[in-house]
Amino acid sequence: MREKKTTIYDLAQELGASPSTVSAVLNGTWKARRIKEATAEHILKAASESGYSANLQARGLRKSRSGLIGMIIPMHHNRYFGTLSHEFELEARKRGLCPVIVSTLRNPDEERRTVEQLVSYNVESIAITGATDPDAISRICTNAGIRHVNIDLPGTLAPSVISDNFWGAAALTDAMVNHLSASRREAKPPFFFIGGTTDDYATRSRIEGFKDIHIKRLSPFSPNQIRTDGYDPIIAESTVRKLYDDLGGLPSGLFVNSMIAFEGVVRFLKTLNIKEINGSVIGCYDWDPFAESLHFPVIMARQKTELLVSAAFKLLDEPVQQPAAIVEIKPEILVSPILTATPDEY
Amino acid sequence: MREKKTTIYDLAQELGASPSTVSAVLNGTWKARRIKEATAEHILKAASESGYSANLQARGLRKSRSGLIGMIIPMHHNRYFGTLSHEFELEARKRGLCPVIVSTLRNPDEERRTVEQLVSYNVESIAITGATDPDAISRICTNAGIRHVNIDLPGTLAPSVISDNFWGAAALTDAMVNHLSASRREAKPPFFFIGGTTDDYATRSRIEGFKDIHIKRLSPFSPNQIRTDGYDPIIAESTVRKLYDDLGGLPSGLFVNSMIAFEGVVRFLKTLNIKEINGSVIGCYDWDPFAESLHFPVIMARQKTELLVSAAFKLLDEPVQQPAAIVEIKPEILVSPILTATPDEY
DNA sequence: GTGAAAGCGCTAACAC
DNA sequence: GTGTTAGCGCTTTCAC
Repeated sequence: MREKKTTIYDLAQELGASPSTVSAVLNGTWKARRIKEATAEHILKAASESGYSANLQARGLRKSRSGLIGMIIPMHHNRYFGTLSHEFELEARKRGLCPVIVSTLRNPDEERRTVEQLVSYNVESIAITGATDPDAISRICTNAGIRHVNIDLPGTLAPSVISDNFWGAAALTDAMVNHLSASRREAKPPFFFIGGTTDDYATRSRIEGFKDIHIKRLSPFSPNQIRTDGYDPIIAESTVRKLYDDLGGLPSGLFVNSMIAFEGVVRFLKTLNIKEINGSVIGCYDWDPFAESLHFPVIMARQKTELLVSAAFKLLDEPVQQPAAIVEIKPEILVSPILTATPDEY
Repeated sequence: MREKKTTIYDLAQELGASPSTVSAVLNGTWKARRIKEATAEHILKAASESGYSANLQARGLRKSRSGLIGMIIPMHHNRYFGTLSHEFELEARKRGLCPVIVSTLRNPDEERRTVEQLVSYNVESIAITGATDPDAISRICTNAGIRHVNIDLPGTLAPSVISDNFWGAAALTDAMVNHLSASRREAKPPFFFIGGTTDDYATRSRIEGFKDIHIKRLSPFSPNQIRTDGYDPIIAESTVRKLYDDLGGLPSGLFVNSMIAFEGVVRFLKTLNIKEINGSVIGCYDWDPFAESLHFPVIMARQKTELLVSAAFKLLDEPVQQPAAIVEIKPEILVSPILTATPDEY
């Protein structure tokens, strides 16, 4: 281990050049300074031999930029946010920025502390996903003059890109109705909506989309068809069991709001006969590769994370921020393989 | 948006104090400087009113520390690495460090560039998981005098904490044998190992563990029982199909190496009758909550990520780095719920 | 108890 | 074509 890292001064001294020359060569602005090719090569060589690496804190301090870009997510150990992180990272690297992705576990205090920390590091901008209070974060960022954008959960103080939950829920419900056999479709049986919470903006929009198609294609709708008891799999399991007991069987259509709740639903469905499950159509507003591997068909709405993220970057690039701007991205509707074998149903 | 962020100089001027006093108050070293309580309160108040936030780049430059800690992972969109990131973040925050978790997609160039970038930001230390060439990364870090540790994949130039793959595979195989009915166990039928690649250190150790128990409890072992065609689900699917065709049925035991390969295996198993699947015992060296929801039982080995990460931090804290140090963490063996219903088998 | 001043490593304006 | 120099915002010794 070397005692101290080499600086441009060390290099300058060693080569009898000036620090500014070394600096220009090492940060690539040297053609602009019309530095001799030979000098440049000379310096570059010495730098790589000494294992020189620029001190980005010093550079950042001087230029009042950091080369960092921040992202706040609720958690890392979740496929959806993992995919968002992935896309975010790709976009960030494309712009030569180093992504700093921090999770805050849906804790408002943690969110505030984290944003303040990112601000202190002078990040160039911040993407906020699934925060408990996006506007509180916006206030901190705005106060520090930092551009930021909400992803997935809209705020009123910064541009937002969100999933088109109404459209997605409607499309999912529509696909579910299509999958009913012609005779059952005639019977217009009620579908049920399970999981999530109406505190949640996304859930409310999804209920609206579900309702819309339900009324158009099935029956006029009663509030008891909505069972929003939260996202916990255990709760979802008991909710669907209770529903089954109440109805004396599965409903013809089950719209499950989120993969987490779906895990619980699957635990219950496993206890049933496959014939019985196949009498119903199961939809899930979320996507997981494993859900495609179940022994019964599932229709899923998958968020197009690549589009969410690229739209977010586009909003950040906007010359002047439009706090009210909202971009909606439609999810895609996927049908697990076993279903595509019966295309006449669609 | 404010034009420029307030600095300790602004505050000092505004309050008629000196920058050093303001600095001491704001970074908490003021009791040591015996600054008057009143002065401190005064400054603190002004700071919060002006929305002051320390410039951590400047502080870092001055103290030659950054408050950042780096982690290199292959990817974010994967449950295992997501969980690792999560644990890493918790540990980092506990120490007051800001985690910078960057994925390099198993690309050696990207890995090198990323580490160099982290070095340039003066991160306090680095955790490396699943790198293609841990020792190359070690060389960069050592040259820059930065502490670092390998997680999951050992290197020879830095301390490593790895999963005890031999033990885990042996324990998993053992649990699989236990699950055979007594009569089949007597028959000592051959088990098969699917997925992964022998280029991979982890896979090689797992094969050894599998072999060890196989020989002890079943039959002397032939190399054709190992089918390491990589991690791709599509390939795994065709490998298991071919195996099924060759054997005229499923083997009595199927050891699947990784959740990714398991996805493909499940796609094939879905095409079989449940009776047929239940004639075999399925194991997977990896864990996913959804795999517990399948309609047939699976025995899984789950990495104890919390232990991997805490062991890694312990190694970083060591007064002097022991390049050869290797800490092995045993995974835990989990049995999907349906299996726990037949405890007499264990 | 508090202030003055040097300097962390870099960039950029201005010399020459 | 290259060197000199003044900071970026902070911490820290040393003075008083």
